[in-house]
Amino acid sequence: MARYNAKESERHWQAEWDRRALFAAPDHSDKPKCYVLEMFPYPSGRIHMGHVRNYTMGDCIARFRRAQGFAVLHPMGWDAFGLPAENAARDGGVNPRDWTYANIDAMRSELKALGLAIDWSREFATCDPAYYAQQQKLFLAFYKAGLVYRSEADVNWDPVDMTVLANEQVIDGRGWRSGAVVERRKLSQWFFRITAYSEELLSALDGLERWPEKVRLMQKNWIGRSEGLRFQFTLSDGQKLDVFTTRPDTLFGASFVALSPDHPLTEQLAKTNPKLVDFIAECRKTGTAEAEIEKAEKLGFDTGLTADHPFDPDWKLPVMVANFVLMGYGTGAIFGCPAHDQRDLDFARKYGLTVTPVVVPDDADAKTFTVGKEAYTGPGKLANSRFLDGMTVEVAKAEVAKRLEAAGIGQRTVNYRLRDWLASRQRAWGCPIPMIHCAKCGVVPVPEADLPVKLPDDLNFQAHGNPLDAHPTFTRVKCPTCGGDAKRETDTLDTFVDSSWYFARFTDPKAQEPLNRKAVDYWLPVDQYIGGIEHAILHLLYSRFFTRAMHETNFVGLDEPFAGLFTQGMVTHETYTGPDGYLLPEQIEKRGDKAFLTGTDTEITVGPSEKMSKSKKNVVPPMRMIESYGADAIRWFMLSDSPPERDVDWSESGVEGCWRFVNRVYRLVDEAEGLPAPGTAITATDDVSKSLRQATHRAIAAVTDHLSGLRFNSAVAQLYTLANAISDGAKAEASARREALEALVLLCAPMMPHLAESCWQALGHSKLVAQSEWPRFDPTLVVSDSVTMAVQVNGKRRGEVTVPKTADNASVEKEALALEAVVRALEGKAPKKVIVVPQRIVNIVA
RNA sequence: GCCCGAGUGGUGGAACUGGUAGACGCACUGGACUCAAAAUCCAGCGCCCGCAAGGGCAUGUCGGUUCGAUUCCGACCUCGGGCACCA
Repeated sequence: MARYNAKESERHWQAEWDRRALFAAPDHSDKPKCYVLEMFPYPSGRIHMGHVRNYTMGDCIARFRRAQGFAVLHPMGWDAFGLPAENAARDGGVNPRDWTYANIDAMRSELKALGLAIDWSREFATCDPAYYAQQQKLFLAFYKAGLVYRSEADVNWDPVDMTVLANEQVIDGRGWRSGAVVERRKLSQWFFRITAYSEELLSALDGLERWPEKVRLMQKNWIGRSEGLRFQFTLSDGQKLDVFTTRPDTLFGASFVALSPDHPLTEQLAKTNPKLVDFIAECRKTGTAEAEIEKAEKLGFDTGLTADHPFDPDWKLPVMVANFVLMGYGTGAIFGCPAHDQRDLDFARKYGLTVTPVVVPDDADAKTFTVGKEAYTGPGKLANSRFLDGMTVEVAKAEVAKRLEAAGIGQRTVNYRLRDWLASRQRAWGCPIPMIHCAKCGVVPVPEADLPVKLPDDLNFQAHGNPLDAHPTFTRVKCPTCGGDAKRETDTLDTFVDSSWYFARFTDPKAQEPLNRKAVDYWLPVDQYIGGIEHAILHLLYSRFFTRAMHETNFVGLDEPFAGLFTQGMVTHETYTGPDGYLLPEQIEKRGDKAFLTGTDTEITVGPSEKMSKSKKNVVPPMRMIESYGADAIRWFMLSDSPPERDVDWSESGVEGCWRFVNRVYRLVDEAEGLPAPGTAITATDDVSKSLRQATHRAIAAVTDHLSGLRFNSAVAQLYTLANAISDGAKAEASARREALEALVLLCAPMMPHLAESCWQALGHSKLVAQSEWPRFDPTLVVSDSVTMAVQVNGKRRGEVTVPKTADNASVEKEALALEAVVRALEGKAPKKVIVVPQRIVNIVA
């Protein structure tokens, strides 16, 4: 019995594909194009199962579309800037560039072992000067177009390390290395004007039909369009204060006015109030993360000022400074209506402010309705609100807006939650921002002739702060305008910038300009983009913005970069805990239901499956699995069972099952006897042959449909069914068996390409599967002429009838009523009603 | 705190636009082959009652709409993702 030699076969076919350059994408082609892209990886040094899942899915689609006759672009690159390299440089004394490229080399060879149909000639890393040079040109083009500006923004500041921290480097309010309490500090930084596109980014979501609904919804909420009212309070010191509200209807429920700690008025008041200075400092101890600010205890400070109610100058509201009012949203000042906003309520309860319900649900009594610990945010009628009483929320909103507009102190406005993109980072391992600061001329762009601004190789990562600042020569530069001494910008760009246009660069990665318009016009948009759901908002929104900005600056001719998006689930594994904490799966062995430390009697606790992570040690190195079972079995596992958008649980027994199937397919082909030559006409006269042909064509139809819809797991199930049919059809005519085997091999090929090549060769073909067309099905063989319908009595299944597809309802009803089980269930009574849904079901109502 | 998902046998899951719940795989059990094992092949496999025929219960929980609900609606529970400097 022949056993499939995965290792040898995989090496052989990978070399064959390479030799023929089969996966090199053409620059232009008469064929329809299909751009398949998986989110490019961060070069951490080793691939993990999440990568395997992601790239297997993309590869499956790329191979499938190729077979269907598309010109396919399926490239790979590296998201190579970022914190880990900088950390490695600081901890291990290595050069971040050397560290990164060594990781890339290691990961590339691991990816290649998966047998991916990738055009490696287009590979690049975002840390290649050739890439970031073009990015600097884009940045300057955006700057000229007014899409880049400089402004102040808060950062997490570590006062001991004298450095800016990422949110993930702030743990419980302290710096991860120094342990110092982190402060919020203002720095002058670079922004992209993404808010210029708020409305467009929102409305265009409707057109993204091949995006998951949930991602569109997440982006919609992120952009956060709200219609509201901006109006003025007059303060007791005579100043005017602008506030924004989405609930003008609740104006008579107001019990305070609150300012952000960062509001200009707060700063002005602090000049004469040392206690307010302390309060602002207290607020600044919370990090910059929104979750942190929202979860922090509500804090307030009474300024002593009051504000006149806009409809009643005698009604004075206290003016507070509150830590939950964000300067970046609306006007940085609000009026608080505790009864109908949870944050305002928490705040009011803490500071003993009045809580007056002004919206009463329709099923409650206005006289007795009160608000306790939970604000009422639902619909209802206005109460305690003078001229608004009895109105609905919507009518009251309009009424208040109308009156305040008429009084000249209010204006209806549209507000967005979306903030401009803070894109500068105080880090050394990133794309330098091509700007120069001159004492005389201000901020001056680096002239195009002087690009790229390259990162120096000799950075000292032991110093405090940004190593670029400490570099002896990097910052020294002459002002391009006046020629005097000036200082080079040391901020680098957010790595999200690198990943906001890489998909476009792949269309011509060696172009001397950021983008080759001809190549971009041919290949974009990406037809199928695949990646993790964790990128649902930021990366995808930034890329959508960038594409619009590149359109405005004439680098591309479209607005939406990704026509189809798919977000895959995570890879999980059970966790093992021994006496000394977490253990690696390879350290344990299972005996019966229990798990033990390998080679010992120490029992191990088996925990639930969780996302594979280094900290929980529940990781399985893909390369070890590929060594044991071959890439095809691993690829097959990744696509079977779990639907791709859901998490998949890695299990050894599951992979073993896949490995058995690999061998089963090989054996079916290897042991098939008496097959006619390839291309022989198919005959099928007996029933066994006919039903095998039917199974074959149904499988072709189903697998084609499932792969088109990215339902890999369903495609896999159909292939198991076809393999079973081939086993059952061992006595079928040889030509029908050849047809079935060829279909099986071709349909398996996108998922198990190496096995498919070996089988295809064994079936006597000289062309490769990778050069073969996708099989077609005969529609007449897919349908059958009779149908089995379930028969229910009062919704409970009592039997079934098999009738010709063309049977009319009356004859189906007659046959159903004649069933013994139906007669018994009816107990002699006449049916009240009989529902016959043709070709589906019969329901008899007794 | 806010936003977004997901819950179906021992297990991963399938079920087209509301129409036979559990396809297909894994695990398990029994059998064949073998000196033995591996591999392979055959059979069984939601739960409860029953010798059986058959009946009842079942898609996180509780309600609702419907001739009929895993699918639609409402409330709740549990788990997961995102929250702007991780990528």
